[in-house]
Amino acid sequence: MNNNNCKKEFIPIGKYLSIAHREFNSYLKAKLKDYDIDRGELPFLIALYHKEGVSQQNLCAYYQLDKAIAVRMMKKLEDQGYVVKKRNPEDLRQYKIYLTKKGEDLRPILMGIFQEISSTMTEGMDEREQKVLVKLLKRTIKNLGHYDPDDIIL
Amino acid sequence: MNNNNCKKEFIPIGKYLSIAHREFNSYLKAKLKDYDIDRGELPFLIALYHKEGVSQQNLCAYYQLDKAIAVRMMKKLEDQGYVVKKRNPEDLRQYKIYLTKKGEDLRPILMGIFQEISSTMTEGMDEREQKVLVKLLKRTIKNLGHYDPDDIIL
DNA sequence: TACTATTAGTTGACATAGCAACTGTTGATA
DNA sequence: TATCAACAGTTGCTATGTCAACTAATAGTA
Repeated sequence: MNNNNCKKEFIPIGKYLSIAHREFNSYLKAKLKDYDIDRGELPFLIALYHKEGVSQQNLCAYYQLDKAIAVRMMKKLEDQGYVVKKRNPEDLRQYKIYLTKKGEDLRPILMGIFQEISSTMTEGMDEREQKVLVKLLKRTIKNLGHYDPDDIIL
Repeated sequence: MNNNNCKKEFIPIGKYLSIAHREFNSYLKAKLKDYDIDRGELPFLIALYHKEGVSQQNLCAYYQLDKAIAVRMMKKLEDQGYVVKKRNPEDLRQYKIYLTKKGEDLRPILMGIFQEISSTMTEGMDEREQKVLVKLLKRTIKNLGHYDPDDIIL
Protein backbone atom coordinates (compact mmCIF):
# COMPACT_ATOMS: atom_id res chain seq x y z
CA MET A 1 0.00 0.00 0.00
CA ASN A 2 2.19 2.80 1.23
CA ASN A 3 5.47 0.95 0.94
CA ASN A 4 7.32 0.23 -2.25
CA ASN A 5 7.11 -3.40 -3.21
CA CYS A 6 10.80 -4.27 -3.46
CA LYS A 7 11.45 -3.38 0.17
CA LYS A 8 12.00 -6.40 2.37
CA GLU A 9 12.54 -4.81 5.76
CA PHE A 10 9.71 -3.34 7.77
CA ILE A 11 10.05 -0.71 10.43
CA PRO A 12 10.49 -2.69 13.65
CA ILE A 13 8.20 -0.59 15.80
CA GLY A 14 6.45 -3.66 17.19
CA LYS A 15 9.73 -5.17 18.27
CA TYR A 16 10.91 -2.13 20.18
CA LEU A 17 7.43 -1.53 21.52
CA SER A 18 7.48 -5.03 23.05
CA ILE A 19 10.96 -4.70 24.46
CA ALA A 20 10.36 -1.21 25.83
CA HIS A 21 7.13 -2.32 27.42
CA ARG A 22 8.81 -5.25 29.15
CA GLU A 23 11.70 -3.09 30.34
CA PHE A 24 9.19 -0.57 31.65
CA ASN A 25 7.36 -3.34 33.49
CA SER A 26 10.37 -4.81 35.15
CA TYR A 27 11.73 -1.40 36.09
CA LEU A 28 8.40 -0.54 37.67
CA LYS A 29 8.22 -3.89 39.42
CA ALA A 30 11.65 -3.33 40.96
CA LYS A 31 10.64 0.13 42.18
CA LEU A 32 7.49 -1.29 43.78
CA LYS A 33 9.04 -4.19 45.61
CA ASP A 34 9.37 -2.24 48.87
CA TYR A 35 5.69 -1.34 48.87
CA ASP A 36 2.67 -3.54 49.44
CA ILE A 37 1.35 -3.08 45.93
CA ASP A 38 1.70 -5.08 42.75
CA ARG A 39 2.41 -3.85 39.29
CA GLY A 40 -1.02 -4.87 37.98
CA GLU A 41 -2.87 -2.81 40.56
CA LEU A 42 -1.07 0.34 39.56
CA PRO A 43 -3.01 1.39 36.46
CA PHE A 44 -6.23 1.27 38.42
CA LEU A 45 -4.85 3.30 41.29
CA ILE A 46 -3.43 5.85 38.87
CA ALA A 47 -6.79 6.05 37.13
CA LEU A 48 -8.42 6.61 40.52
CA TYR A 49 -5.96 9.37 41.35
CA HIS A 50 -7.15 10.92 38.14
CA LYS A 51 -10.83 10.47 38.91
CA GLU A 52 -12.72 8.79 41.75
CA GLY A 53 -16.26 7.50 42.06
CA VAL A 54 -16.42 5.98 38.62
CA SER A 55 -17.23 2.44 37.56
CA GLN A 56 -14.76 -0.38 37.01
CA GLN A 57 -15.20 -0.23 33.27
CA ASN A 58 -14.59 3.49 33.32
CA LEU A 59 -11.33 2.86 35.09
CA CYS A 60 -10.46 0.28 32.44
CA ALA A 61 -10.77 2.90 29.76
CA TYR A 62 -7.88 4.90 31.17
CA TYR A 63 -5.37 2.20 30.31
CA GLN A 64 -7.54 0.28 27.86
CA LEU A 65 -7.55 -2.81 30.04
CA ASP A 66 -10.04 -5.65 30.01
CA LYS A 67 -12.90 -5.51 32.48
CA ALA A 68 -11.95 -8.98 33.75
CA ILE A 69 -8.63 -7.75 35.00
CA ALA A 70 -10.41 -4.83 36.63
CA VAL A 71 -12.50 -7.25 38.67
CA ARG A 72 -9.42 -9.05 39.94
CA MET A 73 -7.28 -6.01 40.66
CA MET A 74 -10.20 -4.25 42.31
CA LYS A 75 -10.70 -7.23 44.59
CA LYS A 76 -7.01 -7.16 45.45
CA LEU A 77 -7.05 -3.40 46.04
CA GLU A 78 -10.16 -3.72 48.20
CA ASP A 79 -8.71 -6.61 50.23
CA GLN A 80 -5.58 -4.58 50.83
CA GLY A 81 -7.68 -1.63 51.90
CA TYR A 82 -6.70 0.83 49.19
CA VAL A 83 -10.17 1.27 47.70
CA VAL A 84 -13.83 0.78 48.55
CA LYS A 85 -16.56 -0.31 46.15
CA LYS A 86 -20.00 1.20 46.58
CA ARG A 87 -23.02 0.08 44.61
CA ASN A 88 -24.37 2.93 42.56
CA PRO A 89 -27.94 3.33 43.86
CA GLU A 90 -29.02 4.86 40.55
CA ASP A 91 -27.79 1.84 38.61
CA LEU A 92 -27.41 -1.31 40.62
CA ARG A 93 -25.32 -2.94 37.95
CA GLN A 94 -22.37 -0.77 38.60
CA TYR A 95 -20.12 0.20 41.44
CA LYS A 96 -18.52 3.50 42.23
CA ILE A 97 -14.92 3.08 43.29
CA TYR A 98 -13.35 5.35 45.88
CA LEU A 99 -9.90 5.62 47.41
CA THR A 100 -9.50 5.02 51.12
CA LYS A 101 -7.10 7.02 53.26
CA LYS A 102 -4.59 4.23 52.74
CA GLY A 103 -5.03 4.48 48.99
CA GLU A 104 -4.73 8.25 49.14
CA ASP A 105 -1.56 7.96 51.22
CA LEU A 106 0.02 5.97 48.46
CA ARG A 107 -0.53 8.73 45.92
CA PRO A 108 2.63 10.77 46.51
CA ILE A 109 4.72 7.61 46.61
CA LEU A 110 3.34 6.24 43.36
CA MET A 111 3.42 9.61 41.68
CA GLY A 112 7.02 9.92 42.75
CA ILE A 113 7.83 6.55 41.24
CA PHE A 114 6.11 7.52 38.00
CA GLN A 115 7.91 10.83 37.99
CA GLU A 116 11.18 9.00 38.43
CA ILE A 117 10.55 6.31 35.83
CA SER A 118 9.34 9.00 33.47
CA SER A 119 12.50 11.00 33.80
CA THR A 120 14.62 7.86 33.53
CA MET A 121 12.92 6.91 30.29
CA THR A 122 13.39 10.31 28.77
CA GLU A 123 17.05 10.79 29.68
CA GLY A 124 18.87 12.26 26.73
CA MET A 125 15.69 13.45 25.06
CA ASP A 126 14.80 17.10 24.85
CA GLU A 127 11.28 18.25 25.58
CA ARG A 128 10.33 18.28 21.93
CA GLU A 129 11.44 14.69 21.46
CA GLN A 130 9.46 13.57 24.51
CA LYS A 131 6.35 15.15 23.08
CA VAL A 132 7.01 13.62 19.68
CA LEU A 133 7.37 10.18 21.25
CA VAL A 134 4.02 10.51 23.02
CA LYS A 135 2.41 11.86 19.88
CA LEU A 136 3.68 9.00 17.75
CA LEU A 137 2.72 6.38 20.31
CA LYS A 138 -0.79 7.82 20.37
CA ARG A 139 -0.85 7.73 16.61
CA THR A 140 0.20 4.07 16.69
CA ILE A 141 -2.60 3.29 19.13
CA LYS A 142 -5.07 5.09 16.94
CA ASN A 143 -3.92 3.17 13.89
CA LEU A 144 -4.08 -0.22 15.59
CA GLY A 145 -7.15 0.20 17.73
CA HIS A 146 -9.33 2.45 15.59
CA TYR A 147 -9.92 4.86 18.42
CA ASP A 148 -8.21 8.04 19.46
CA PRO A 149 -6.63 7.82 22.92
CA ASP A 150 -7.25 11.55 23.31
CA ASP A 151 -10.98 10.90 23.07
CA ILE A 152 -10.95 8.65 26.11
CA ILE A 153 -12.11 10.79 29.00
CA LEU A 154 -12.43 9.26 32.41
CA MET B 1 16.86 15.87 38.90
CA ASN B 2 16.13 16.98 35.38
CA ASN B 3 12.58 18.20 36.02
CA ASN B 4 11.62 21.35 37.79
CA ASN B 5 10.15 20.69 41.19
CA CYS B 6 6.79 22.43 40.85
CA LYS B 7 5.71 20.29 37.91
CA LYS B 8 3.03 17.76 38.79
CA GLU B 9 2.45 16.00 35.48
CA PHE B 10 4.90 13.53 34.05
CA ILE B 11 5.21 12.58 30.42
CA PRO B 12 2.91 9.55 30.09
CA ILE B 13 5.20 7.49 27.90
CA GLY B 14 4.68 4.39 30.05
CA LYS B 15 0.95 4.66 29.70
CA TYR B 16 0.96 4.84 25.92
CA LEU B 17 3.71 2.25 25.74
CA SER B 18 1.48 -0.17 27.63
CA ILE B 19 -1.60 0.59 25.59
CA ALA B 20 0.24 0.46 22.28
CA HIS B 21 1.84 -2.81 23.22
CA ARG B 22 -1.50 -4.37 24.09
CA GLU B 23 -3.10 -3.08 20.92
CA PHE B 24 -0.19 -4.45 18.94
CA ASN B 25 -0.59 -7.84 20.62
CA SER B 26 -4.28 -8.15 20.00
CA TYR B 27 -3.95 -6.98 16.41
CA LEU B 28 -1.25 -9.57 15.85
CA LYS B 29 -3.29 -12.25 17.56
CA ALA B 30 -6.25 -11.53 15.30
CA LYS B 31 -4.06 -11.75 12.21
CA LEU B 32 -2.66 -15.10 13.36
CA LYS B 33 -5.91 -16.80 14.18
CA ASP B 34 -6.16 -18.50 10.76
CA TYR B 35 -2.70 -20.02 11.14
CA ASP B 36 -1.52 -22.78 13.43
CA ILE B 37 0.81 -20.53 15.37
CA ASP B 38 0.46 -18.59 18.59
CA ARG B 39 1.53 -15.06 19.33
CA GLY B 40 4.18 -16.13 21.81
CA GLU B 41 5.97 -18.34 19.31
CA LEU B 42 6.36 -15.49 16.88
CA PRO B 43 9.37 -13.66 18.31
CA PHE B 44 11.37 -16.86 18.25
CA LEU B 45 10.42 -17.68 14.66
CA ILE B 46 11.24 -14.14 13.60
CA ALA B 47 14.60 -14.39 15.37
CA LEU B 48 15.22 -17.67 13.53
CA TYR B 49 14.35 -16.06 10.19
CA HIS B 50 17.04 -13.61 11.08
CA LYS B 51 19.59 -16.22 12.09
CA GLU B 52 19.46 -20.00 12.39
CA GLY B 53 21.58 -22.52 14.23
CA VAL B 54 21.96 -20.45 17.38
CA SER B 55 21.17 -21.31 20.98
CA GLN B 56 17.91 -20.65 22.77
CA GLN B 57 19.43 -17.90 24.83
CA ASN B 58 20.79 -16.28 21.72
CA LEU B 59 17.29 -16.24 20.30
CA CYS B 60 16.07 -14.67 23.52
CA ALA B 61 18.40 -11.75 23.01
CA TYR B 62 16.64 -10.69 19.83
CA TYR B 63 13.50 -9.72 21.71
CA GLN B 64 15.04 -9.59 25.19
CA LEU B 65 12.87 -12.44 26.44
CA ASP B 66 13.47 -14.70 29.41
CA LYS B 67 15.13 -18.04 28.74
CA ALA B 68 12.27 -19.81 30.52
CA ILE B 69 9.81 -18.63 27.91
CA ALA B 70 12.24 -19.78 25.23
CA VAL B 71 12.13 -23.31 26.60
CA ARG B 72 8.35 -23.39 26.45
CA MET B 73 7.94 -21.78 23.05
CA MET B 74 10.71 -23.92 21.58
CA LYS B 75 8.96 -27.04 22.82
CA LYS B 76 5.73 -25.82 21.23
CA LEU B 77 7.47 -24.94 17.97
CA GLU B 78 9.21 -28.30 17.93
CA ASP B 79 6.00 -30.22 18.66
CA GLN B 80 4.28 -28.38 15.84
CA GLY B 81 7.17 -29.21 13.54
CA TYR B 82 8.39 -25.69 12.82
CA VAL B 83 11.86 -26.12 14.28
CA VAL B 84 14.35 -28.80 15.26
CA LYS B 85 16.72 -28.70 18.21
CA LYS B 86 20.14 -30.24 17.79
CA ARG B 87 22.59 -30.63 20.62
CA ASN B 88 25.72 -28.67 19.91
CA PRO B 89 28.45 -31.37 19.89
CA GLU B 90 31.06 -28.78 20.83
CA ASP B 91 29.12 -27.74 23.92
CA LEU B 92 26.62 -30.24 25.18
CA ARG B 93 24.92 -27.67 27.33
CA GLN B 94 23.43 -25.89 24.42
CA TYR B 95 21.25 -26.62 21.45
CA LYS B 96 21.37 -25.23 17.97
CA ILE B 97 17.93 -24.40 16.67
CA TYR B 98 17.03 -24.81 12.98
CA LEU B 99 13.92 -24.19 10.95
CA THR B 100 12.20 -27.10 9.26
CA LYS B 101 10.64 -26.84 5.82
CA LYS B 102 7.34 -26.20 7.57
CA GLY B 103 8.93 -23.39 9.55
CA GLU B 104 10.52 -21.97 6.44
CA ASP B 105 7.18 -22.12 4.61
CA LEU B 106 5.70 -19.88 7.25
CA ARG B 107 8.29 -17.17 6.62
CA PRO B 108 6.55 -15.30 3.79
CA ILE B 109 3.23 -15.47 5.61
CA LEU B 110 4.60 -14.12 8.86
CA MET B 111 6.73 -11.53 7.09
CA GLY B 112 3.62 -10.45 5.23
CA ILE B 113 1.72 -10.09 8.46
CA PHE B 114 4.55 -8.05 9.98
CA GLN B 115 4.75 -5.95 6.87
CA GLU B 116 1.03 -5.31 7.13
CA ILE B 117 0.95 -4.56 10.83
CA SER B 118 3.97 -2.34 10.36
CA SER B 119 2.30 -0.28 7.69
CA THR B 120 -0.92 -0.15 9.70
CA MET B 121 0.94 1.20 12.72
CA THR B 122 2.70 3.86 10.73
CA GLU B 123 -0.31 5.18 8.82
CA GLY B 124 -0.21 8.92 8.74
CA MET B 125 3.47 9.07 9.65
CA ASP B 126 6.07 10.13 7.16
CA GLU B 127 9.31 8.21 6.87
CA ARG B 128 11.16 10.61 9.11
CA GLU B 129 8.60 10.22 11.88
CA GLN B 130 8.77 6.43 11.66
CA LYS B 131 12.51 6.57 12.10
CA VAL B 132 12.20 9.00 14.97
CA LEU B 133 9.71 6.70 16.71
CA VAL B 134 12.11 3.75 16.44
CA LYS B 135 15.00 5.89 17.57
CA LEU B 136 13.15 7.17 20.61
CA LEU B 137 11.87 3.72 21.54
CA LYS B 138 15.44 2.44 21.40
CA ARG B 139 16.53 5.33 23.55
CA THR B 140 13.81 4.47 26.08
CA ILE B 141 15.00 0.87 26.17
CA LYS B 142 18.55 2.00 26.67
CA ASN B 143 17.52 4.27 29.51
CA LEU B 144 15.47 1.64 31.27
CA GLY B 145 17.55 -1.45 30.67
CA HIS B 146 21.08 -0.06 30.71
CA TYR B 147 21.95 -1.71 27.43
CA ASP B 148 21.85 -0.51 23.89
CA PRO B 149 19.45 -2.52 21.71
CA ASP B 150 21.72 -1.77 18.75
CA ASP B 151 24.50 -3.69 20.48
CA ILE B 152 22.49 -6.90 20.55
CA ILE B 153 23.66 -8.97 17.63
CA LEU B 154 22.16 -12.35 17.04
C1' DT C 1 -46.76 -4.30 30.33
C1' DA C 2 -43.81 -7.78 28.00
C1' DC C 3 -40.01 -8.56 24.98
C1' DT C 4 -35.45 -7.53 23.60
C1' DA C 5 -30.98 -5.62 23.60
C1' DT C 6 -27.47 -3.61 26.08
C1' DT C 7 -24.63 -2.95 29.92
C1' DA C 8 -21.65 -3.78 34.44
C1' DG C 9 -19.72 -6.98 36.58
C1' DT C 10 -18.23 -11.87 37.31
C1' DT C 11 -16.08 -16.34 36.42
C1' DG C 12 -13.31 -20.00 34.21
C1' DA C 13 -10.03 -21.37 30.99
C1' DC C 14 -6.00 -20.29 28.94
C1' DA C 15 -1.64 -17.78 27.01
C1' DT C 16 2.26 -15.00 28.06
C1' DA C 17 5.93 -13.62 30.99
C1' DG C 18 9.28 -13.20 34.90
C1' DC C 19 11.79 -15.02 38.86
C1' DA C 20 14.19 -18.32 41.49
C1' DA C 21 15.92 -22.75 42.20
C1' DC C 22 17.64 -26.51 40.03
C1' DT C 23 20.66 -30.04 36.71
C1' DG C 24 24.31 -31.01 33.95
C1' DT C 25 28.34 -29.21 31.27
C1' DT C 26 32.19 -26.47 30.61
C1' DG C 27 36.13 -23.49 31.82
C1' DA C 28 39.39 -21.57 34.91
C1' DT C 29 42.62 -22.23 38.29
C1' DA C 30 44.76 -23.78 42.56
C1' DT D 1 43.67 -33.45 38.64
C1' DA D 2 40.23 -31.52 41.87
C1' DT D 3 37.55 -27.66 42.94
C1' DC D 4 34.75 -23.98 41.94
C1' DA D 5 32.41 -20.56 39.12
C1' DA D 6 29.84 -19.67 35.15
C1' DC D 7 26.67 -21.06 31.76
C1' DA D 8 22.56 -23.41 28.87
C1' DG D 9 18.71 -25.22 29.62
C1' DT D 10 14.80 -26.83 32.59
C1' DT D 11 11.04 -26.65 35.96
C1' DG D 12 7.70 -24.74 39.32
C1' DC D 13 5.44 -20.94 40.99
C1' DT D 14 3.18 -16.87 40.38
C1' DA D 15 1.45 -12.57 38.07
C1' DT D 16 -0.64 -10.42 34.18
C1' DG D 17 -3.74 -10.27 30.60
C1' DT D 18 -7.41 -11.93 27.01
C1' DC D 19 -11.48 -14.19 25.61
C1' DA D 20 -15.92 -16.09 25.93
C1' DA D 21 -19.82 -17.38 28.53
C1' DC D 22 -22.51 -16.10 32.12
C1' DT D 23 -25.81 -13.22 35.71
C1' DA D 24 -28.33 -9.42 36.98
C1' DA D 25 -30.00 -4.82 36.08
C1' DT D 26 -31.48 -1.38 32.97
C1' DA D 27 -33.26 0.91 28.77
C1' DG D 28 -35.82 0.92 24.61
C1' DT D 29 -39.78 -0.33 22.27
C1' DA D 30 -43.75 -2.94 20.37
